[in-house]
Amino acid sequence: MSSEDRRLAVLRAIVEDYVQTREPVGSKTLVERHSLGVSPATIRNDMAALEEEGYIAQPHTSAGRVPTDKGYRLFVDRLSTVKPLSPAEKRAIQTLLDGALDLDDVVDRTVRLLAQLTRQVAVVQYPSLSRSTVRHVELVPVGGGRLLVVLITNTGRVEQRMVEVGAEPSEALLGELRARVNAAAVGRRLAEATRALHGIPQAFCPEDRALVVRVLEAVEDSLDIEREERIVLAGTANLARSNTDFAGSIGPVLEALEEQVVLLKLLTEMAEDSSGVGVLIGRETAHEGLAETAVIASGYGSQGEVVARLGVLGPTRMDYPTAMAAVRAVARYVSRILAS
Amino acid sequence: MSSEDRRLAVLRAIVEDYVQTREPVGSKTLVERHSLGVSPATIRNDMAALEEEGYIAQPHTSAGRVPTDKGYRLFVDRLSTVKPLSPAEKRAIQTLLDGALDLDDVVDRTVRLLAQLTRQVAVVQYPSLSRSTVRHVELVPVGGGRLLVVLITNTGRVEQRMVEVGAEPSEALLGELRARVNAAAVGRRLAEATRALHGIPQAFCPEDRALVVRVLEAVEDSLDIEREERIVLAGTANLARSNTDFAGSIGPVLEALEEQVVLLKLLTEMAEDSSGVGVLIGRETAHEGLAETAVIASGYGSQGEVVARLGVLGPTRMDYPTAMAAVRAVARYVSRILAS
DNA sequence: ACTTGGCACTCGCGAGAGAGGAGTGCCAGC
DNA sequence: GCTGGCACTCCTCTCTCGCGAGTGCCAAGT
Repeated sequence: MSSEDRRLAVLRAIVEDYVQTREPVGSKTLVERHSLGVSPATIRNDMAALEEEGYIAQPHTSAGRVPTDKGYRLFVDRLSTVKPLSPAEKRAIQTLLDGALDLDDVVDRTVRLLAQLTRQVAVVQYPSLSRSTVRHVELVPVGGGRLLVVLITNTGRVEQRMVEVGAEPSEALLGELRARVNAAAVGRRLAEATRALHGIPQAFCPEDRALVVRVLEAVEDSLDIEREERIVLAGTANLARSNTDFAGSIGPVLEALEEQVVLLKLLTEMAEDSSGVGVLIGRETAHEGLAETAVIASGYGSQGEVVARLGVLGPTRMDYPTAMAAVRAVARYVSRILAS
Repeated sequence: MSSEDRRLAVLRAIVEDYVQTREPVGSKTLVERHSLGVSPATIRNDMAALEEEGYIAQPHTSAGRVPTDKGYRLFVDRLSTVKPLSPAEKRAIQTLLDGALDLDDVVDRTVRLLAQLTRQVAVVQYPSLSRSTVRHVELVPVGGGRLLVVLITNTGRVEQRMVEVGAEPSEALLGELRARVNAAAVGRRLAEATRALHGIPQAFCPEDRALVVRVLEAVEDSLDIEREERIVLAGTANLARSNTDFAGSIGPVLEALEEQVVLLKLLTEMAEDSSGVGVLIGRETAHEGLAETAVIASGYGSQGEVVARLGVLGPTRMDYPTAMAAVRAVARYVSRILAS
């Protein structure tokens, strides 16, 4: 083993020990717990080098070393070995998710499952509207001069909008409008569908046009991608358990979690490695409240296309191999269910 | 002022001081901050009596007194004076809620508003299906032998179910089924509607009956009250702020919040006083994780009928008058919006 | 050139002691 | 029934001090 290799082995050992014990790890305990075949003094030299390079740090002089964000990053990228799920966990995933009824149910069960498997905060993004295509648009008069516009996507999401149309439209008018909207939109991606709707008002006689325009506005509104990105959380109580993992309190983390925009941005912009799992560590999240947290996420979707992401969030000091394995497995399973 | 009256005044002063300072309050500071017109020694006698009756307690000998659950209860029931909202707060409620687009939006804005006003955890229950009536049922074929069943209630809630029907039903069949279902269900409460649907299959010829039954099952499924009770939370980060308010950690509280069943039960079973606001204090919640929290809730709904509840949850040491005022005001405002 | 044992040094942490002070209960007097 | 006085309790804060884990450096060994 070259000295370079050993240095990495030391880093790996430090990360693993620190994650397990939650205490800064020193050279002596390191050689005791891992059979590195060298003396503590040698390890100290390696540690000094690792610290020089910014992979580890000491909380204070004469304390053990703690991995830095950069250290975790190297660990995740090059040092961690995949920890396969236990058969029991695989079974849990299968039995839990197979019983799901509809999309809401799938998402709900998934997020709980992830929280339970990883003992961290779980995050599941609803299938993004931007990647979805229109399956059907329905117009339902509900009386009182109101019309309900229902949009159904191929991913099973259903959006609805109430629209005031003043007068009761005739069934014939409604039927034609329904037919035209569906002809224009079905099978298209949402952004394209919006464009495809533009020509429709001209096909109607002028006195109906105002109503048609109002309805189309509602349809376009539900096609608007940005507004309705949704994410679901579970396992926030796990944050309190790892209370000591955060320098301050968990308050800022909870705040960040409530701002779904922040989470969405993280999930959306995350780069994934070859196995489809992405990791953001500490300050990589570029969010103050999440400076001490890490996010692990993976895309999911039918037919190999990523329609949304799911993952977990926890202290930077988390068990990356296990969490990454769980996220990947769950993402694959959810994808399979959505495909059916 | 009779001695009995003064004792209550002392209790009120203790609660108010303790809520404000977060520290056990002693006889001396009490006479200094409130003009009770008697000496500390007299107050001490009253305190001893109050402690005897279980309204206050000392954390340890030679410390000040702290209200017990029973003390808070008496305070809420008989001693608290309503604190009207500030004009700024009233304006905030109005401007925020008036901009809401649909039911989801109303609920979302409401829960955020409540969390912000009270600086506690806010809880809003979606209009309960059990009190709602059916406004419309729509059947939408979406291809692939699937049918989407959409149920719209008078409270604006929309439930949807996908149902596999195998063959594509003809438009005529669908039209008749739609008409019959709506004729039977519209205007009825959900439980009644379920019963009203029972006779429908007999009206169809035998070869269609299987399909009709499947669709009706889906309709009844979305009419099933228990399954889809939903609540929404906001402001959980406020729990971390009042970290010191909880003996242990906030973990158990977060856990309880995630178990929506628990919250639903609390909201549903809560008794309300004459002004429509209900309070559960500490162990009254009958839930271990919430032993140190209080819940303040109020019903809301259109036309004076309670269709759901909303409220806040925080440490038992909370500002009850202000929180109760906020909950009541928001509940009224939401009711007004739903009525329109 | 790398490794190793030795050694002096640093510094956080926990235990223990002691002063301070807030608050109490009780009692005698008004 | 209220009040001032007084002795007592006991929490809290602070300070000190010793321990020990851990380090960095160095000189010697391989």
